[in-house]
Amino acid sequence: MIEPDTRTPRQRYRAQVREEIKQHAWRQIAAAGASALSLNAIAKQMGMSGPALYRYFANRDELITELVRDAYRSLADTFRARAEAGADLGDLAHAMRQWALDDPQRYFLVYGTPVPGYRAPEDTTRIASEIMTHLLDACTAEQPPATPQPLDTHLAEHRAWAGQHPAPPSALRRALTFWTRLHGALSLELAGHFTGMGFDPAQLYTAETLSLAGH
Amino acid sequence: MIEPDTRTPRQRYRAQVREEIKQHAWRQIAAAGASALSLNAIAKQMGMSGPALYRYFANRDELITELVRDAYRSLADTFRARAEAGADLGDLAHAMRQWALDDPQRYFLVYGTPVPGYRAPEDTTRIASEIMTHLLDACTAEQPPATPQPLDTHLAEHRAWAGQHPAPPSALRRALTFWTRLHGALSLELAGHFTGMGFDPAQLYTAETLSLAGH
DNA sequence: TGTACATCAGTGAACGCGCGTTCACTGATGTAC
DNA sequence: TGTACATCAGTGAACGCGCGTTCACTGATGTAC
Repeated sequence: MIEPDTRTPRQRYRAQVREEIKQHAWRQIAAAGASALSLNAIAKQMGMSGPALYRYFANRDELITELVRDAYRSLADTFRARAEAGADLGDLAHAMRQWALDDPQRYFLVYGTPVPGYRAPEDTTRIASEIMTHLLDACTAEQPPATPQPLDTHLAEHRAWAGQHPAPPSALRRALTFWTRLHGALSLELAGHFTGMGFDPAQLYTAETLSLAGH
Repeated sequence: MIEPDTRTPRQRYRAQVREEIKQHAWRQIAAAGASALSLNAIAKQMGMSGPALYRYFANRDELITELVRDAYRSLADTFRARAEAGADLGDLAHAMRQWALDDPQRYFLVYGTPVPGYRAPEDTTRIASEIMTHLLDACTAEQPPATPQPLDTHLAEHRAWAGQHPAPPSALRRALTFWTRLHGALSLELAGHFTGMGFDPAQLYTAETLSLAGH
């Protein structure tokens, strides 16, 4: 079912140019990192004058915030699509690595070095918890015969981050641990710390994916 | 035994000012991130003119490279000191977290988002492998009754990164996995992704420290 | 111990540059009668 | 269908700023005889 586009031509055009600006922004971030992102440079690449961009974004910060939001959203959407297709924990892990490898700078914009003083807007934390929910769902669905861990009891008492999710303590632990282990392998790989070491990062990643299978 | 300082007063003074410049650089990085580091700003803070710093560093890049080297060195030295004091794997893990928490920006300078195009100088990889050696030592010293893992055989065939270290395959795996798991927990914690979640990062970290005990 | 010279730390002016952002404007597009 | 008006995208000039880096220089410190 396709919804009718009730937007006026002008609104459509606006949205289109906004999108084009963001695309150029991503290209620039990929080339020189997020801190080098420049409105003037984007305008030049688009064949426009610098001030023209202020019709579309109030300032540089708003553009970056929008990119961060989009990055979060794309991972959440990826997870949701896989979850709806019946994915298990291993599938989600694989999807996350693919998402990260597809665009490392997008990954780093969300999970990389934070800019001191920058505060993420409220709604990104909402998206972040949506991402976590998919992990919790998967961990709740497939519960291996687990030996209780010390961390379980701590998480059972500090489960604010899981909201109303019905995951039992061991699933809380598995989701969280999963999360951090994958990021450990991924971020070191993407940052280039494995280059020259000689082994295959994919094998390490897969091993980590399976590491919680029996626990 | 204290070695006699054979340096001339001028050399001593040079070294001293260099050190002072680096200190201000760290302070600036802590305040606004590495990408905001400015020679002129450092000079101003030191009450000097901008060009004066070019007596001590050829350019901005050389200063940053020096900071990266120092950061690597400080972690390697920490590990070495602990290892000489008979530390086990858990002690090293604890030392690493402490090292990271002591100065998050120093951690990020080494393990955070890489600047596209920046190539780390040769000798930092040498220091990095020294760090890995301490982990390998610890993993070789304490080998729990381990069930062989699929990753073991891959690493046994791709162990360039371990050099001539006599660690058996399971120790290679444990050292590497240890490394990535700690970074996963640490980098997410330092980047602030745990804030507001409600649990204690230290407990998660400790759990990860122990996660390889029986494997 | 004193003088002549070399070394070298630090200054101030200057370079070109690109940044984010504002402002008053032109000209095209859409809306109302 | 045609005219009058409002909306709004985009321009070009201008703002102040701080950056990395060079250069010719002054003045203090060290060295050689």
